[in-house]
Amino acid sequence: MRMSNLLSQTLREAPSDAEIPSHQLLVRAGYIRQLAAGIFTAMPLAKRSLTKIEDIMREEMDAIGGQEMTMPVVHPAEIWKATGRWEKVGPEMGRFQDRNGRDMVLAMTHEEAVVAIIKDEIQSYRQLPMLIYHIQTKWRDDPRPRGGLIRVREFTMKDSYSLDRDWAGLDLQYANHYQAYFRIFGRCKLPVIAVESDVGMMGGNMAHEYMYLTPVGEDTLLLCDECGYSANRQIAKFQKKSASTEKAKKLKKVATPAAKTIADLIEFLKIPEYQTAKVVFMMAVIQDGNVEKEKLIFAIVRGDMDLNETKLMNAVGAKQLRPAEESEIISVGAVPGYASPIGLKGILVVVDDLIPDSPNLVAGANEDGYHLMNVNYGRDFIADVVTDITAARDGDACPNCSAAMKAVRGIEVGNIFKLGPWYSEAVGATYQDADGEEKPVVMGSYGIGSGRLLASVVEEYNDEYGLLLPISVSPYEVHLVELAGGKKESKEIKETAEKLYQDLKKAGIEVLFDDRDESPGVKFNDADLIGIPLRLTVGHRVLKEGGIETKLRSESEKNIIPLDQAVDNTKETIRRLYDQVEKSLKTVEFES
RNA sequence: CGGGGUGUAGCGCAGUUGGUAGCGCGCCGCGUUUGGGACGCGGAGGUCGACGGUUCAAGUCCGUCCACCCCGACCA
Repeated sequence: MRMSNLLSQTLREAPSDAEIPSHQLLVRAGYIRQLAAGIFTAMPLAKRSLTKIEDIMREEMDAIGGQEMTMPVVHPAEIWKATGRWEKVGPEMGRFQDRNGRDMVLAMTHEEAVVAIIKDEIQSYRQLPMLIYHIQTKWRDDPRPRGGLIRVREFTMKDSYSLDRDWAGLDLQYANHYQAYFRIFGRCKLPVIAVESDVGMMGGNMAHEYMYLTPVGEDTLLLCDECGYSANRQIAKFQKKSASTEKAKKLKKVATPAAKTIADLIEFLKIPEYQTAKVVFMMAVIQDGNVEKEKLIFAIVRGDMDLNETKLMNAVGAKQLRPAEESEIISVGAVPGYASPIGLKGILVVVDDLIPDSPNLVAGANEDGYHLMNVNYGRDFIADVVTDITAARDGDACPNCSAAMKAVRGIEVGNIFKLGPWYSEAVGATYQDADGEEKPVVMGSYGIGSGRLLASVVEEYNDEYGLLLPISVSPYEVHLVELAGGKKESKEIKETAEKLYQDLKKAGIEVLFDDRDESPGVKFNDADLIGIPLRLTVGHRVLKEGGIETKLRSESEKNIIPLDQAVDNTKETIRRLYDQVEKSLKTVEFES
C-alpha cells in the first residue's frame, strides 16, 4: 500500500475527548474515527489489524473443530420472545419495526439465532458434538460507552456456540475453549488471566472471563498471589472473621439524634464501625411462579463492609435490582436512617453470613432519632436468607489460603460460558438420543470482541511516539520509507525504493510504502506513530554504502544491510518476529 | 438515570465592556529546502451545537433542547 493513496491522516494532537492512550493513539495514527458515542469507523489500517485478529480467532476455532458461518444481525422479535429475552432485556436491545409493522431486533448476541437453527437442523445425537461460530456485528445500546474502542455500542465479536448431548460433552468443549482463548490472546501478545465470573441469569454452572489487567479497565478483580485464586469482584469470595467474641448483652434503645449514617453513628456512640449493622434497601424483581413481583429487600451487612449487589441478586434469584425509593422504605414501616428489620413483618430480609457471628451490633430502632444497641441475630431478628452478600476488597483474606488478596482493574476481553440446556429447552431444540428419548441440546457460548482486543493490545504496547504493535496484529509487516528529497541522487533513491517495494510485495511481504513527498521528520514520526514493527529506510546516506537501513520499532538500534540482501533479510526478520510470538505461547491447562 | 465538564474551520485552541470571527497545525498553488514533525509568498475553508428570547446590534446576555467526554448506576 502506498501512503500517498492511503485513507488515513495522522494527527499531531489527539481529539480532546480521547482520554485513554489506546483511544488517543488509534485516532492520532489514523486507525479509527468516531461517528457517534460508541460507534466507530475502522479506517483501512484498523481494518487490516482487525482482520488479522479475526484470522487468528478463525484458526484457533477451526483447530478445536469449529465451523464458521454467518448469522443475521437483524432478527424477528419472535425468536427473542421464545426465549423470554424480548421482555427481559431492557433498552440495551435495539428494536424497530419493519415496513409491515413487525417487531424486529438488532442482535446483541446470537443464542436465539443459534437455537432457531438447531431446532430444525439438529435431530440426532449422531450430529453431536458440534461447534459453530461466526464473526459478526452486535448492537448493544449501552448507557455509557467509554474509552474509545474499549466499550462501544456497535462492535464485532467472534462468538462460538458448542452443542452437546450432555454436560460431559460441554465440559470438554469448554475446556477446549479455555485453552484456545489463551492461544488467541497469546498470539496477539496480550497478557491475560482467566477469572471465575458470575453466571448471572443464564443458568449454567460455570463462566470464566479473560481479563487484561490495566488501570483503565472497568472491572475489579480479586487476585491471590499465594495460591492463584482469582475472581471478578462480582462473585469474589473471601474469608470473614468475627470481630468480637463477647456474649450477647441486653437490648437497649438509645437516642441518636441526627445520626443517619454509619459514619455519624460511630462518631456519636464512640463505637467501632464493625459493631454496627448496615441496612441497604433494594427493590428486586423476583419470579414467583409465572408472575414477576417487585419486592423490597432488607439487605444487612456489617457496617464496615459493602453490599455486593451481584451476590444479593443471586441469593434471592432476582432478575433485576435497584435501590429503593424513600417512600417504598417508609411504606413498610421502616424509618430511613434509623431502619432495621426488628419488629417488621412482610419484608424479605437477607443478611450477610457474618452477621450471626457478630454479637451486640448497633442497628436502627425504626423510630426517628433512635438506635438499638446489643442487637443479636437469632434473638432479636431472623432473616429469610443468610448467605455471603458482601463485596471483597483489597487486602481481604483469600478464601483458599487466607493470604491478603489484591484488588486490581481489568478489561474483559473474552468470556466463556456453560449455558446448559436452558435455551434449547425454551424453544424445544431437542435431539433424539441413542435411547430414543428427545433431549435438549446442551450449549456453551464463548465470545471475544475484536475491536476491544485491538484496543487492549494498543493499551499494552505503546510509547511516547505511538503504537508498538506485535507483528501478528500489525496492519502491515514492513514500513518502507523513501527519503528521496531534492538531492541529485533523488531519482536513484526513488527508483531503488520503488523496486524494493515491488520486490518485497513479490516475496509475499505486506508493505506500507511511504512514497509521499514529505520531509524525513514527518515520515519517521508517522512511522513511529503507526507502529509497524519493522521499518526499512532508503535514503542517500545509506545508499552510498550500497545498502538500506533497517530498524525495529521496539528498538533504537539501526542496521545497514546490502541492497541485494534486503528482501531475504526482511523475510528473515519477519519470520523471527512471528517465531517470537509462537515461542511465547504457553499451554494453559483447564482445571475445573 | 444522578453528578461533573465541553461544544467556535479537519485537529488543538483564543475571542475583552454585546459592535458582525481569529491563531497554530493540517489542506490547495508557486518557489526554496530534504535523515527525526523545514521556510517564504499567495489561497480555500466557519448557518460560532440547535431553537427561541432580550437588543439598533448576540460567538458573547437569558431560556429550552441536543450532542460529546468523565465519574457513578447499568452491562446477555
